[in-house]
Amino acid sequence: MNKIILVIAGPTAVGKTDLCINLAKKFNTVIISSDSRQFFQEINIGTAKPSKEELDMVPHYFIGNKSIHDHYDVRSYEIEALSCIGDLFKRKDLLLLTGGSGLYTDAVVNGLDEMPIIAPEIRQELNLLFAKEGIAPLQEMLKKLDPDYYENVDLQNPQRLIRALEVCQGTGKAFSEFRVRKKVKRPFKTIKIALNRDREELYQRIDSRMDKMIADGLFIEAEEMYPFKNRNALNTVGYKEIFGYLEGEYDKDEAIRLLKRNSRRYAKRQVTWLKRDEAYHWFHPDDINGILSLVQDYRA
RNA sequence: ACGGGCGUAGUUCAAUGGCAGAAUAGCGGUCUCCAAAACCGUUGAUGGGAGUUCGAAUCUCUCCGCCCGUG
Repeated sequence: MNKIILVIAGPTAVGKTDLCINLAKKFNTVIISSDSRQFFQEINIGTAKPSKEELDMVPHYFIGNKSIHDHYDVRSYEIEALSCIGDLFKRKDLLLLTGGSGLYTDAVVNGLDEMPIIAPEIRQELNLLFAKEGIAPLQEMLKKLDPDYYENVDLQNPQRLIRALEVCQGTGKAFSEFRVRKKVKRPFKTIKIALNRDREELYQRIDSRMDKMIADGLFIEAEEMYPFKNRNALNTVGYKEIFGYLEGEYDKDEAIRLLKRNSRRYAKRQVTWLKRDEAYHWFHPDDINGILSLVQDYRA
């Protein structure tokens, strides 16, 4: 029998959690998270993790399985997720994969090109160089080390330049040589569902969910996390805005405004990410019957 | 109702009678190991009408709307 991963993607606050719990019950299966912030056990309120009740209703994987002090990246996640999925397919035919992080979802479903592990010191040095001298030296280095990628990359984006450069420096080869976008084989079929709502309705949900997070103690949680604000896990909508407030850059009302605005912008980027993959079937989160019949058709 | 003040982008505010700008919000996009990250691009306004003037956001009249004071 064919093994199936049912991907449920969509912007933040669209209603993925509720829908997935209902779907998991219908299919008598489990939920694998591909959310790059819900991994971390220390941050709960601002990441909109499923509640304890929800977690008790259906088994979840990759929720709170890491610490903000761990080093973690897409590749590590891809490996762990595939191994977990392999185990689960021994007793299930269909699994749910859901989360807001498009790159993480794609890593599981489509795979990443294999790249060597790079010593973290190289990135540290490049970051330092960027901080001291700006982006120009990075651009020049890349032009020399990987002219191919230099032509294609967004030259204004330090993160992309640094990633390419660390691979070049760490391996002595051009980043492009590894970045071949090879099609990977997965031992499962994938059905891709993207959820969306009217923009106005989505934004209202984002705003009111943010109000609820604040009522639930988001500011307190963020204050507890403040000592670790430099951890990558805390470079996150919901926390960094509060750090600015704690440092006296602006008042609480402004922090709340920024929390909501940045969540809206995040949602926008998520939708943009999903739109470019034509394999997605778009549904309203309330249309569970539409999704069920799509899956049924697919299996038949 | 009378007197005064004010009407410029979704919002806050600019603009000697001489190319209507900014901030912010909004919108669109990029994406293969920091991705809730990082980055790129962009729409939009003088309340309505008439007049003066080569030329009006700016001056005049009128209508509409809002604010303040008096009743």
